[in-house]
Amino acid sequence: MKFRSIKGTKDILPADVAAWQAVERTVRRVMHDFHYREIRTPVFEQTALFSRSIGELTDIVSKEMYTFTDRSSDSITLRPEGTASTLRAYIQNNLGEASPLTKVYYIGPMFRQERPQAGRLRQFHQFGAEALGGQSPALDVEMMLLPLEIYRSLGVEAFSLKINSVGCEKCRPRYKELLKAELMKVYGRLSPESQARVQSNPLRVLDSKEEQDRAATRGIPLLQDHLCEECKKHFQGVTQLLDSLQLKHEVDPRLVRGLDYYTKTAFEITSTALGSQDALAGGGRYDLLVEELGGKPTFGVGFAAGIERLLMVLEKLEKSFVEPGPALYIVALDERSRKWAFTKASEMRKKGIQTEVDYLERSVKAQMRDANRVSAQYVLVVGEQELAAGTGKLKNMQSGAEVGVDLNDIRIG
RNA sequence: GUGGCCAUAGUUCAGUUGGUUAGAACGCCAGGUUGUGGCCCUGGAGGUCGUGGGUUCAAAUCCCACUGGUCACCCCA
Repeated sequence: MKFRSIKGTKDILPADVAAWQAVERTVRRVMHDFHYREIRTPVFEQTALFSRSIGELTDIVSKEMYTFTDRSSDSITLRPEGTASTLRAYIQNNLGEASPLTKVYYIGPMFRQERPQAGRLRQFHQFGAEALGGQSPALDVEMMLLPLEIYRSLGVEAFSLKINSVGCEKCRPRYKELLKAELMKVYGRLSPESQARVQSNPLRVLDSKEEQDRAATRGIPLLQDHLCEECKKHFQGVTQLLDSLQLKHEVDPRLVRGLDYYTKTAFEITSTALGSQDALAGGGRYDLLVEELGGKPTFGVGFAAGIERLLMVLEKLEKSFVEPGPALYIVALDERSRKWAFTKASEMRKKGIQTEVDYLERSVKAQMRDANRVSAQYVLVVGEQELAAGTGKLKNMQSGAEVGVDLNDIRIG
């Protein structure tokens, strides 16, 4: 009998953890600098929360959710993204009443039942942020700044930022009708997938990657030219801020994104260092979503970014993260010294000094080899002589130099 | 959901037209130094050749099925 991890899930092994922790540390630091506070929500929710917010017709809801029935026959879903849960928590706990603007971030696992491939797992990890209660374009821009600053801190510069406006409840429905009519004119030239979307989600047809669709929809009127005054002004506010920050960005009038709840700003950050799955982060504004989920009308913007994909970029850029070895490794020669080493190690650890000893009753040579393998900074060898004298020699493993130490007062560095 | 490729030691891989005890490197263990690591030298452990079936005197090698992995499509983080 042999157990394997579930398809599309991966173990994050000790050797990988340094990189993960570096990413997590950076996320927390940057979020903190921008004054976002962490929120931790359950990894599963009522299925309806996701289908309502993300949209019944999206790929995520229609074919990618991990949904099951629990023992009380409620339909439960493992969260496929972080925004829905965050907004549910915001509404449920009346966070909007406590302050007019709520800025939160999250970091954790998400689940989508798709066929795994490079950069796509069934359990993957995202960090993201949401700002609830504000309609300033500054918040939209902040959502782009957050991931970009995190990437910059980690030494990643190779990405591109695409932005668009998908309109609001005033201008989008009008444009949608226009678009449907236009798409019907070229219906026969569209791919089958796009044909199916003409009525249900016409905007997505424009965002199709099929060459056939690109060709068929060339010259079709774009939403950019049909935005209402408010949306146009908002979008200008966003681009002006991006310009004044000297942030390189590209306006992509066809960009839609896979979630239905966006209004006005939508954006995507892709990496030029990745292969087929090159989206590093995405986000946008969702001014109707809180109300849709049963809260008071509340403006909102957010983004989400994939950790595995960021790690892939870091690996491609050959950024390495190593955790330093123990500060002290105590090598013991005999039974009595081993006991002494164990209690001394425990004492050193209490002082906050990372200390390792041998547990396998190995020879001195083997213990030294082990100390070297784990990159111990200092080694203390103790035997009868040292215990009798109360002094020993502390060896610097890098230089090989040894200095005398009082066994009752071991100081490192 | 559809398609391509792959599956041999802990890891990365080699393995001839099917032929007898399946190899290398790295890693691991031990010795060379009866109390000192790395480099070097010597030795050792470690493999149901993914699983099941078939062809054959003979299968890691050929055929079929299954399982798993991987990459791509769609879409997305």
